[in-house]
Amino acid sequence: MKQDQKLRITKQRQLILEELRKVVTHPTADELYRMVRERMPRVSLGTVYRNLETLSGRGVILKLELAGTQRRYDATTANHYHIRCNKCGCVEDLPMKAFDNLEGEARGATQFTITGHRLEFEGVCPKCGKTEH
Amino acid sequence: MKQDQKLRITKQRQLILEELRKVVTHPTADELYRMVRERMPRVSLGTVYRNLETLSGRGVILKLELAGTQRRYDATTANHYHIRCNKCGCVEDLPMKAFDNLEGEARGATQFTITGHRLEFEGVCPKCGKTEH
DNA sequence: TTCCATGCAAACTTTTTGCAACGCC
DNA sequence: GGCGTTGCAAAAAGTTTGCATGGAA
Repeated sequence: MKQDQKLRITKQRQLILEELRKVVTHPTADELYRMVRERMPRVSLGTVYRNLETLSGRGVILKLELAGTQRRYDATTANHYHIRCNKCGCVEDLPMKAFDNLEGEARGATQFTITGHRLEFEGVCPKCGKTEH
Repeated sequence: MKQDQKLRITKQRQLILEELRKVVTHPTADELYRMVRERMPRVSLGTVYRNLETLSGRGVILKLELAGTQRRYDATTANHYHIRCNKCGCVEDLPMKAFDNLEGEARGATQFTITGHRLEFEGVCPKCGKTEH
């Protein structure tokens, strides 16, 4: 793979990483593209996608595969859980420690070799809860 | 919405449901389309999508929002967990009971109103494990 | 100077939708 | 017969990719 290729520090790559680290909202590629474009108007969406792919491949950032179609990205790579608002679709970190025991319990129920788990909560965020009729 | 409209039992709808219930593999819309097409060659992919949407909206089937891009469907609507092979992408049910305590623990860590959780395991299926070099 | 990265646009994949014809109730 | 449903095709939405040029190291 290109896993062992050396990464070049381009202006685009720096900005993408910088903008992602600025926010806690786990933006989509398109949201990030718009953020970066404010500082570098000629950046292309393809570049954003390519960098997000490269950076998550190296473990610099996290590619979130959550419910809902669009992929989101996270500058925090430590294992943690997320909660998604099913009104507005926003995603937040959940400041709680991971359950390591879940996989052990699953191991007895399958022939798969288990390598990880993904836990995602859903609910209504405070903002949407207020607006509720 | 159309939640309270009455459903008609069309030949297409019957076949889609029948084929989905035949398998335990949680097929994608396209896979299901191919299955149904063997018995009704002129069925359209749009019809499959529309029916899967309608049926999952009524709770007759389950729309799975798992990691990886493509959506999958499940004839079993009871709350249960899944495991996905990250080699071949196949998805299986996990015969274990749901953890009801997870949401309680998350409640203390967020301002969201929590309405549910989605837990998904990942690993390598027996078939892919064997083929491993 | 090398070769990874970029911009641009086209291609792709998955899902949705508009519309006239169809057929279940 | 009314109106939900279908087939067909086009459109959307999200992501990937080919290619010539550009720019880190």
